[in-house]
Amino acid sequence: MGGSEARRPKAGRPPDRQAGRAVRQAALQLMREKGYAGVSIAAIAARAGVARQTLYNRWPTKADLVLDAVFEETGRNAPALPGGAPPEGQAGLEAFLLQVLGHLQQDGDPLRALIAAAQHDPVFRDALRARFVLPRERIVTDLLIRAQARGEIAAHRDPGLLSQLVHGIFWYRLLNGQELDAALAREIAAEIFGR
Amino acid sequence: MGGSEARRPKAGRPPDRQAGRAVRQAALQLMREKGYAGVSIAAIAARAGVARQTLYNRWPTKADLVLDAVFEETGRNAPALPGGAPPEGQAGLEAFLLQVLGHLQQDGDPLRALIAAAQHDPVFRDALRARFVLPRERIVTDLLIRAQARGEIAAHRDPGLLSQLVHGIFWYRLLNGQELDAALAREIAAEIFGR
Amino acid sequence: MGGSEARRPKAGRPPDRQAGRAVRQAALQLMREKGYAGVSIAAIAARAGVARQTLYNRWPTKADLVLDAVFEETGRNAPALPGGAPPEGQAGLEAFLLQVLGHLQQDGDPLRALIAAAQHDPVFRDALRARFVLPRERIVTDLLIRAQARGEIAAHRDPGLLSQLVHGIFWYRLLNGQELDAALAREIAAEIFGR
Amino acid sequence: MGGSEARRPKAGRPPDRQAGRAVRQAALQLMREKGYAGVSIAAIAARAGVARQTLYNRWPTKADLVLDAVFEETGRNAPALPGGAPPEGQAGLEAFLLQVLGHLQQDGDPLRALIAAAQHDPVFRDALRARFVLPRERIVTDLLIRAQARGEIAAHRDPGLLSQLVHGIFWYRLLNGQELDAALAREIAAEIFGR
DNA sequence: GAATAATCGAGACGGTACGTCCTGTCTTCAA
DNA sequence: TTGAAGACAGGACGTACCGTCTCGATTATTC
Repeated sequence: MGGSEARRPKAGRPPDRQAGRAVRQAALQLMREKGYAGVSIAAIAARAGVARQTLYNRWPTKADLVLDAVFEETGRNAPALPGGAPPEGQAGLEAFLLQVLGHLQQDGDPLRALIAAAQHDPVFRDALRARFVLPRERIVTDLLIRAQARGEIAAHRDPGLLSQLVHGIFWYRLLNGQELDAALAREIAAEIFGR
Repeated sequence: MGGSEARRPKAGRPPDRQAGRAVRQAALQLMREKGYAGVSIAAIAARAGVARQTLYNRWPTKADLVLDAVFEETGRNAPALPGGAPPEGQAGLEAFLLQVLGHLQQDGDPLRALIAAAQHDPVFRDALRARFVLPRERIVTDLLIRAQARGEIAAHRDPGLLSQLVHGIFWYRLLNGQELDAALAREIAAEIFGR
Repeated sequence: MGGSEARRPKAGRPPDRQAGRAVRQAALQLMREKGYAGVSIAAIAARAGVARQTLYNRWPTKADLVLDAVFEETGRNAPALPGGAPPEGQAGLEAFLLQVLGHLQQDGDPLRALIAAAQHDPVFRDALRARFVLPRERIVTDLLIRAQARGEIAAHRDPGLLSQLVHGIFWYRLLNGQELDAALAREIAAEIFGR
Repeated sequence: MGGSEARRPKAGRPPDRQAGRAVRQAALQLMREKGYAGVSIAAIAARAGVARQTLYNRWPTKADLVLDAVFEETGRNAPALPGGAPPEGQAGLEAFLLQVLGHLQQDGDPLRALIAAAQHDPVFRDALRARFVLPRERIVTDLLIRAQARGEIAAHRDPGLLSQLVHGIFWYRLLNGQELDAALAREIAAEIFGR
């Protein structure tokens, strides 16, 4: 299977490049206006001036579409650490947390809305987890694994668990309306690296 | 003014006390079986053996109804540890986490719905925090303070931060649809104490 | 059976005499404003300042209530022609039709409801016919018989048939929602006499 | 303007031809079983094995649907006079009335029910008028106009008024439970053509 | 005067139906 | 082959009534 037809320049009408962007823009706008639950696929299609079926052709569910819109159009999928040699160890963790902090300063409320929406919609929850949560969790896990390799963290501790502890307290405070500041980032990093 | 309304404490047929309970019970049951999104108002009414309109008479939205059901019917807002001398230290933390686990096994979905609802309503968020979140956070904090007094936890560590780390990972995994099991409880307790 | 208890002035609170009138008035008003279908029992009760149950206590159906309202409150079952020497012949017919017209202007909707109700209930249909339809039919028949005696109408024509033709076109237009105006009355009278 | 709209004779999936028939059949059956008021849109959809929304897609109201069912499925929209040269003048009117008579022999009761229902529902009344009443009224009007052209009816008489007089007396007697027989038809025709 | 009994205002309740909205699928024509 | 347009099955939603029932308050007769 697979390679037999090789090229096949593809017969028929090619997908409309502009339609994709229009749909994402419309989805984003409507999200900001009415929130996740208040937006319907029909409304997005209408706003984008596109047939409803076109959305079904490209995205399996509303969740995927909205996530795509949020993360493609806002253009900030995985916050890249600034150039140069990225810091490692405790300083690296602290730097990462400060960066997340900055992101939440701007998009904390939308993120809370997304998490809330995910609780009413298992499909959306899984999509959010795969495209947003896990990548960030992995960044911290990997950082801790490298630190463990350098002996900065005891061998018996589980980097995956530590990463979830770190992200967990961020979610906990975010969803409880508590402040997330630089001092907190410093304290967390210190606690994890356990001095 | 002030006394102008609030008159006429009894006019007309009083609300059926039993109907209210039946509805809340049905809501809880269905939540446990199918989750928040999988439950319709019609299904709750049918299960409770009650007219659909009765639900609209009493609760403005499905969210309010579920909320009410969880808070009134579970009646287990602050889970009391079993009698005798409650365990302390690492074993005490593990016991508490196991108890929370048991609760979430049944009412995880309703709780997720509550957290989601709180994100749309600051007043409710504060109420949820005061009636549900803080009491549980305090239990762990106090336990850690006593452990610290016995020297089981280093003096420089912050019991409040540790408590939020513990609850945070529970929320994080709950909201992400990950499992919460006894092994996790043990690992968390070990991580907090085990150094 | 029947006469054994005889008088028995009836214990308990007597029915509120004023309530009955208020309800009938309200029913008539609302009928005139919104038509039969546009009126609900709840609306009548509200307009009359009366509990909904009171209506159910007294009238078995909305139709009965409206019927009662129309017959008791309009108090114009057999419209008496004004004093003096009532006009005869073509002018007399025209005068009668104009009078009926005035009545229908206000109570056309209730009357239509009565006719409709009669189609489902032969007993009521006969009653309506005896108390409402036949008296009016007779007025025109008698008028035409007198005109015939004076030679204003050919001897071979049937006054009964003519009367039904006259009333028939009124019903026809009423039940079809067409206007009934003075011009029509004049044309009908002219058609019947004018030959 | 003029040709600006009306384009695009075929866009999108065409309406399911069979669904339409099934719905009309179901509506007709249910009407005969329970009468107009006893039939719900949901019941019709269920009987037809069709989604409820499909009914709303095609007919704005229950009235339109029922009328459509009655007049499309019974297949007797405008009773065609038998072949050959249809009779004209007085004989033609009498023939038409006899034909209507035959129809009422079969469907008199349903027609009374329809007229009754129309009185509770202005939308239905207008629909009934446009699709049932007016075509029949027109037949007689046209017949009289032709008779007038031949000098069988005086020039000053109004064919439209005469037509309504004829139909009116039929309605009047039908709704009053009086007999409609051949003798009546003959008398009416004679009266109109005024010998 | 106290007991009894019917009515009334008020409102909750079990039901039925309505019309709207949305989702996901399917079917046609046009590009 | 894709897109625009639109029909369809299937459900949930919130509203509006209807007719019944259940309170407390009122107002008469009867003891």
